[in-house]
Amino acid sequence: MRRGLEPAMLGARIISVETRRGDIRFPFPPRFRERLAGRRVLELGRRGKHLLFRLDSGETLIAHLGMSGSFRIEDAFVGEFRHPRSKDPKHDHVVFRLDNGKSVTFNDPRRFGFMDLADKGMLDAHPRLAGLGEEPLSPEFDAARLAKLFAGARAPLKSALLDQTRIAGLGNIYVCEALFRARLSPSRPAGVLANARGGASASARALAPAIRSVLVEAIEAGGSTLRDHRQANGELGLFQHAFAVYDRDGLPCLRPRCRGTIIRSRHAGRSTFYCSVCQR
DNA sequence: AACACCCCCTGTCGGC
DNA sequence: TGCCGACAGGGGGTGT
Repeated sequence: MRRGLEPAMLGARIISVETRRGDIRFPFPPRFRERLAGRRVLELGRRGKHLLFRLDSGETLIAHLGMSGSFRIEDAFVGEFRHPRSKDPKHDHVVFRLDNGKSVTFNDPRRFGFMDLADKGMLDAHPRLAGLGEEPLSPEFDAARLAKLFAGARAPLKSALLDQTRIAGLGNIYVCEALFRARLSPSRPAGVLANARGGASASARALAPAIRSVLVEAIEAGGSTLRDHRQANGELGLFQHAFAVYDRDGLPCLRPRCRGTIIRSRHAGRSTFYCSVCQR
């Protein structure tokens, strides 16, 4: 989503912001629209699952998509000042109008998403970001880091990898897919990533590149469209075609020569998909 | 401290 | 056709 928004938003000035209700998941921060109007977007970043819009005021807009949130770019001012008709106006909660003639609309049916503003110089200390763990796509992320993060952890790998305070950015789909690629059972205690001396185990050496490859490929594919996810340009995500296990319960394992069947189980209330034959 | 569970909200789908 | 429960990409708060 960050990549998709960049062409429309980077360097653009926000002319105005319309909020169509007082809250999404949380109330908008004080003077939300006023603090955004007139500001130029200097940089689009990301921390875990949070989008970061750095503004020329020094403040940063933080946005989280939750389960069902999305941003949509449109040409707002073609011809006379007319806005394209939304297919889902009921869930269009925030509209940004930009000085380049485009508009960016935040749509979120379930309203698990949220937006907030971080004061100048206070981004890393912001409550929503301060507790986040490592970036799995950072150059430092490797098997040794995995081992250090999870040494001694008894939680199942599945739950531990979803914990944003250790690794930030992995969701239910990509955890399932990464564990499949690493041939690791989601139920194994996360401590298996460390050996007796706290170094990287064979499991960690398999999992680190698996996490990285799943994320890189999913981003490249524009995400995964289960039902209604769209990229910012309106196109569908395509990574669902690459799922090996997610939402494939009852179907044959796709690993060559594996005769297993994909099983669906549950960890901490979330569905888990895995092959009980080749994931150990 | 670490982990599990319920809940927030809306929409969709399958079963009856 | 309609109703009802289960479930969905996340994660905050609380209880054990």
